[in-house]
Amino acid sequence: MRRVSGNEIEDEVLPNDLSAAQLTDESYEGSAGVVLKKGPWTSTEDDILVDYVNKHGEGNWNAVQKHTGLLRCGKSCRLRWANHLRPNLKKGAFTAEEERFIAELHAKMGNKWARMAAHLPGRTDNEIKNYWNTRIKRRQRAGLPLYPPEVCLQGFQESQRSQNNGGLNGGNKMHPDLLQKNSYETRVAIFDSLKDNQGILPYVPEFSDVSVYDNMLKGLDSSQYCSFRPPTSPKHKRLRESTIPFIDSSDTKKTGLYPFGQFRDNNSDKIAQSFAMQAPLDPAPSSHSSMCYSHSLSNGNSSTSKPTYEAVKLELPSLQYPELDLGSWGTSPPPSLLESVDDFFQSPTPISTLESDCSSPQNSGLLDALLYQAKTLSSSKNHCSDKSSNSSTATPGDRADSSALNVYETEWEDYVDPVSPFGATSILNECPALRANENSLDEQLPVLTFTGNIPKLEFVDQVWTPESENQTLSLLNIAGSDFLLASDWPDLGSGHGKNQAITADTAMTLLGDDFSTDQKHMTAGTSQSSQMWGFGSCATAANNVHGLCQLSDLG
DNA sequence: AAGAGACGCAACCGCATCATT
DNA sequence: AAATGATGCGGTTGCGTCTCT
Repeated sequence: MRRVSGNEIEDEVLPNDLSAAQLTDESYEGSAGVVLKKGPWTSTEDDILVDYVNKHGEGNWNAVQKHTGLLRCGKSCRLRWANHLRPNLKKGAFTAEEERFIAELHAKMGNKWARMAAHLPGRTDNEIKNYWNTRIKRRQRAGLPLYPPEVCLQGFQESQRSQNNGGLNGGNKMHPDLLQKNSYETRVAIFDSLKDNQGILPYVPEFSDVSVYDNMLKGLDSSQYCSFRPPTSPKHKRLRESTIPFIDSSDTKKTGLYPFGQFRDNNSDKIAQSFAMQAPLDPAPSSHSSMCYSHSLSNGNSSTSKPTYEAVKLELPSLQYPELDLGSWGTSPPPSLLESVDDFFQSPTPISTLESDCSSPQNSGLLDALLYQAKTLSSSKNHCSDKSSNSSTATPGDRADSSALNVYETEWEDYVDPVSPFGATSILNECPALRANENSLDEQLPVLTFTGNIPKLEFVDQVWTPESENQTLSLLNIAGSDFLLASDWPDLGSGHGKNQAITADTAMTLLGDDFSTDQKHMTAGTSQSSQMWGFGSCATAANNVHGLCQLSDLG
């Protein structure tokens, strides 16, 4: 006899034993006349569901009610299992790494929560969605930027390159293959420019991964490029595989860029200064007019500057994070000039590896491979500077793994998401073959591997030069207050040069509670913002100024 | 201390897609 | 090919908790 007392299901009974008198407002009648329960799950229900899944496996959720008498519909069971009961779920607050990664993913994918979750081990789409939505609300209220500046910079770079390539993105009329290839090659070209011209960073591994290139750019103080129109989706019914309006490069050409534009915050209706390259005539306040666009992905190479103390406390090691050899990380200090590279990879703390259910074997160990390559090849600085421009022709020995190229190329293809607020195209929708491959592509994508280490900022001084500073300042042309306002993302100033005058405390104040609360553990006087977002690679920031300058020339 | 508002989260809903018959 | 069911996904809502005044 099943008795429902409040939310508790006392005993195992058949569903029909539940009389109408026992029903609460959260009950309803199922398809077979079975009264199904709604509302919060009880521990007893959880046990029943877990037991069922252990016996029968996942799937066939509608059979759960039949076999167990659980008064829940199949959808509810599936949801409960996926979001709360399945193993390897990572509970607790998002780490800074995860937050940054989510921002990057969202810049690429838009509201593709499930796909984003596939790259965040142990996280659910619902969790990510909730996090993002709440953050959107918060930041909208505050009139603050939605994406980290470096994400915006990447979008800027992308748009610049696209323009230089004859506006291939324009009008969404280009064949997707061309577009994707162009986008990918853009990243390669950008990164080549960095390698060829900076002269500071001695070696950059020939990762074919555009994300790695992006990471190399992360240190850039790119606030000035950011448009901070929060890319909230229109409130109409969801448009699966639909096209969300965005201003692509051609649009930008038409309307011009306003590097220091303004936008009217949707919620507060206040006008906030921003370093926007947003079209001045945005027809739809909710449309994705921002030019912020990133297709980078940390893919395990996330910069690792957030102290792990808090994360460790909040999130105990879970099954999806098998321990790695701690000693393999940072046991011997890398060459200083390589730190900017290593900073993306190394971590003295356990690095989580890919979760079994959302990764493919070929991705396992990629991070290690990349790191190995970075360190190995760093000794031969000039070894392969002439080969990076054509990664597709490299031999297996030239890179960590030739498969990595494929992996990341497909990753990039995957990230040209048709519904991304910054997606380069919507025409993928018109290419069924690509759409059909979407799933397989996803399977090949790397997932975020969480690293965490003590922020390494000491190398800033090692690489910072007056030249690079001047370049930065001339490029940024930052107007103080605007910069501050627009730079709420915590890599603010990247902690170097004159921008460093924007102290962590200042940033904290400007960032508001969401960051201040998160960063309370951080030591004052350090580049909290860099730590927060793992943008500890200030050396890279300095180094890449050269590349950015060249990029500007290209643009 | 109490109330209001904000926040965070779990869960539901509707629709789309896929698989099967 | 059409119908049907199962599953997946994104949007939305409701409610408990927290924070601020």
